Amino acid sequence: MRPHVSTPAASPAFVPMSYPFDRIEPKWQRYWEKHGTFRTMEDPTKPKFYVLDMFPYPSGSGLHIGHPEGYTATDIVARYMRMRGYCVLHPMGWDAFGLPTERYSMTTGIHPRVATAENVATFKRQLAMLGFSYDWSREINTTDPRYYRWTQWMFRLIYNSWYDHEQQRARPIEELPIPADVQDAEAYRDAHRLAYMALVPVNWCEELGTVLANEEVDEWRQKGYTVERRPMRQWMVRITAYAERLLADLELVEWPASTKEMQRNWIGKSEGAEITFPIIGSEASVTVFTTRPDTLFGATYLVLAPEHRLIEQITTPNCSSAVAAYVAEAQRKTDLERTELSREKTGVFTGAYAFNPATGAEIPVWIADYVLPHYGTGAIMAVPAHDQRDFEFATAYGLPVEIVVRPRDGTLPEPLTEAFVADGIACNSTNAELSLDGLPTAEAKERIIAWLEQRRIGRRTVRYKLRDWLFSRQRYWGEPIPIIHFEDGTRRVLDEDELPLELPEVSEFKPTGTGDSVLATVPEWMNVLDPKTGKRGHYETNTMPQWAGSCWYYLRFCDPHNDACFADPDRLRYWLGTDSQRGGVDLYVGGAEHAVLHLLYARFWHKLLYDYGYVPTKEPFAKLFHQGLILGEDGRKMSKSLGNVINPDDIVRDYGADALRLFEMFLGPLEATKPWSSKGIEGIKRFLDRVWRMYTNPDGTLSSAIVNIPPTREQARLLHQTIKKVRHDIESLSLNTAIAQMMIFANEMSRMAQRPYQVMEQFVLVLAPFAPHLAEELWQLLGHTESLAYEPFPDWDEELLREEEVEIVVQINSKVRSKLMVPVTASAEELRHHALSSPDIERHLQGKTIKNIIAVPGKLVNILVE
RNA sequence: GCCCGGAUGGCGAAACGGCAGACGCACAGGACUUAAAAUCCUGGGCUCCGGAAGGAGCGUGCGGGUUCGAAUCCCGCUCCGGGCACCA
Repeated sequence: MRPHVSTPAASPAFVPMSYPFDRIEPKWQRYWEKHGTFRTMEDPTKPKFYVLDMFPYPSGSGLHIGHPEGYTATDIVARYMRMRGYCVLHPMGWDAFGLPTERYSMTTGIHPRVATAENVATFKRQLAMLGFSYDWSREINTTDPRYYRWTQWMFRLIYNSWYDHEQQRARPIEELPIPADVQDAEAYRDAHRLAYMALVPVNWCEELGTVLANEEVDEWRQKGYTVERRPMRQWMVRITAYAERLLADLELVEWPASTKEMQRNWIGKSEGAEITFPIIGSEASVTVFTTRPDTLFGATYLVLAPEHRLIEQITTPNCSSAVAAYVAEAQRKTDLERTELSREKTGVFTGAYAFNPATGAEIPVWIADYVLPHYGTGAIMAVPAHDQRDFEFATAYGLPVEIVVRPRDGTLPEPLTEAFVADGIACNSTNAELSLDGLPTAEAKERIIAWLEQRRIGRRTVRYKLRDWLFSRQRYWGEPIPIIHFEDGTRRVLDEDELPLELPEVSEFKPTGTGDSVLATVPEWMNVLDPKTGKRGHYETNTMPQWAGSCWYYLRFCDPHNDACFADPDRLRYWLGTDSQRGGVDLYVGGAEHAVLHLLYARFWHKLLYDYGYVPTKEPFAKLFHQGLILGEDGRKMSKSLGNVINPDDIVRDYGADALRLFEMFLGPLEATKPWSSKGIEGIKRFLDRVWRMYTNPDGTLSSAIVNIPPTREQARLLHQTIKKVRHDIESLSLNTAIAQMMIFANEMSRMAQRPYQVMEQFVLVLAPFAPHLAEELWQLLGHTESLAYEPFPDWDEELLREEEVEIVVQINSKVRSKLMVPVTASAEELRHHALSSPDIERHLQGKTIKNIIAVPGKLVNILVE
């Protein structure tokens, strides 16, 4: 008779062998919620730590498997820092304005507010399911009028500011000095505001029915949309005023080198000079920008961009038809065609000549589309010997090439086959007043700039590639720009007490197709009787770009419910600190795709607020980390079409949240791109099951192997090694190796018949930031009645780590020949002695002459022989 | 073209200039089981010699260098990923 044979599923004795995550995880999530375990504490006597995720755009497809990667890393840090006694701010919110939702609404007719609410609910459920320790009482949503009221308030601040380049800061527009000769003071002010309207060539996307920021163009092109240049009257934000500070202050932050480099490249600082060339027989002169003023003697012609405003004035009659044709052709080309298709240099002669102020030579003025209208002055001096583009153009049109720089050593072939663009020694550069000959490039630049400035024909100049931020979008689902345009052509920004300017209700979300947003079709938006001025007008029909809301959300988290200001200064000072402590968000984790866009805009926005004293630090994010992409199991980027998408819901259902959290961290270095592995997560599950069995009897009670005995020396060492390694690894975000160390602990400890209570108790705390549900359950099993969230994180005792003996490698001619156990305290001299008296070594040394012995205590002995 | 990263077993990866491959996956052998699953134990970079214990050599993309000693530092390449790109 075998009375008790039954299927595993039916036998309770089998169930506890596997960790019952489906019971434990919801239990502790409910507990945390009910007890407000993760409500943020603000205790001025305690150190603080602000750890932030880039808040997500709540898309319709729910959480992607990549989201929990960064979120788990920050959650581990947040939980760890709480246990270290810090007050931790770890919030979450929604960057919910955006085009995908609006496009969804266009096709379904469902209001974007409704769609957003549904998406947020899904995201929130999924985040809760993963057990992240967010303080949900601080949840924010950029589409909430109580939030975007302050986004509008900040736009108002930008609008009401000008940039004082002398003081290097933004100041109120009322303080702008108006020169005496200015007729229209209001127009002058408008021209200096940090938010201004301008007719600019914008990136228009017909399919989207909106314009895009320069920074956004590539992304949409990659998705197959066409983006073309079109002049439109748009809102611009003068981010260029901050170019130098955005560049210089990168020194203040601890960010990945590559991200800093990308920002530097985007800002694109060039130092050089502006030089003015008089046009012969004309009042006009052409000013060029060059980074190589030292090559002025080699400037054999000028080139204007086809858009240059002097073209009509200087073109001679016999050239005018050819010039007109060329300019028209250039206008027809899109930016893309101009940059990619026209590798062959083309151009046209204007008939005009200019004086080279250094040589006195008459040099021809050309037009070519390889000169860009929006960089520098839209005109260049061409030095074909020392600029590859000029060289190609000169070769194509038979223009002269004059060598004025030679290599430091060696000579240049003549005629040149390519431009010599490197620094070198100036030559052929002498006139009656000046000689650069023999000077290295750097000195030659200084000398000629001094001469140009003295002669008042040029000056030292700094240029940036960064352009002003195109700030309006022809969309409904965005923050309204709080401006009223009046019938008389004037406008005003809304006052603080008129904010928020809320989006009107509409039922149709398609753009009008005329370059206006849907807002232009809303009667109450377009017919406004302004109570403050009594004038008639309409609200601005454009809305802000999606980036606006994310420029300051990390500030709102510090004080999310404040209706009197965007955040209380004292609370900002508490959570951001000050520059003297390297202030800002202490740890910011998010994808590298925001390296230029969001991170540049947010830094700009923050600096403007800093200029007014609204924020206490120069920089918003002290330390930044990019989590790497998780690829599909096939090593390719996850996508629906490839069918390699992993859904977090499925993983949590099958393995539990703790397993998903641990596995994503164990996959590899946080910053690395790495493929998903469905087998790999089984290994993590095995580890968690092993931990569970280490603490529990099959009936689910505390394991009878856990007993109140003092730990052995080895057990104590193992525990303390683990504590030390895990602490160091969390602090450096090397979470994969922290988990490896915990696995070593579990492998060793689970083998032991008796496990000291004290050791097992400490290990639960070490595990807690990684697998919080399991840890809480084990903590309770160990007899505790409260959450471990604020238990002090264990510290290690260096004394306990010390080994009595250590293995020393003995090498002969750098090859390992033997290993010895010696006391850790053994000196170099003692090591030599031990090594030489070892039988293995003696055998190897037979008949050889010792030349030298290198002994490194605690490591090795290397015997060098003949 | 320019600027950043990166390259280590069958796979994901470890490694203050000091025993390359921790930890995990996959695999192989064994224990338990009627069997399977689960669990536990054992094994392994490659090549060669040896019946075995063991021994010899070669190994971190390629070629040099520095060093007693290099995956690690330096120089020159190759390939892969990312960014920028007619920016004067």
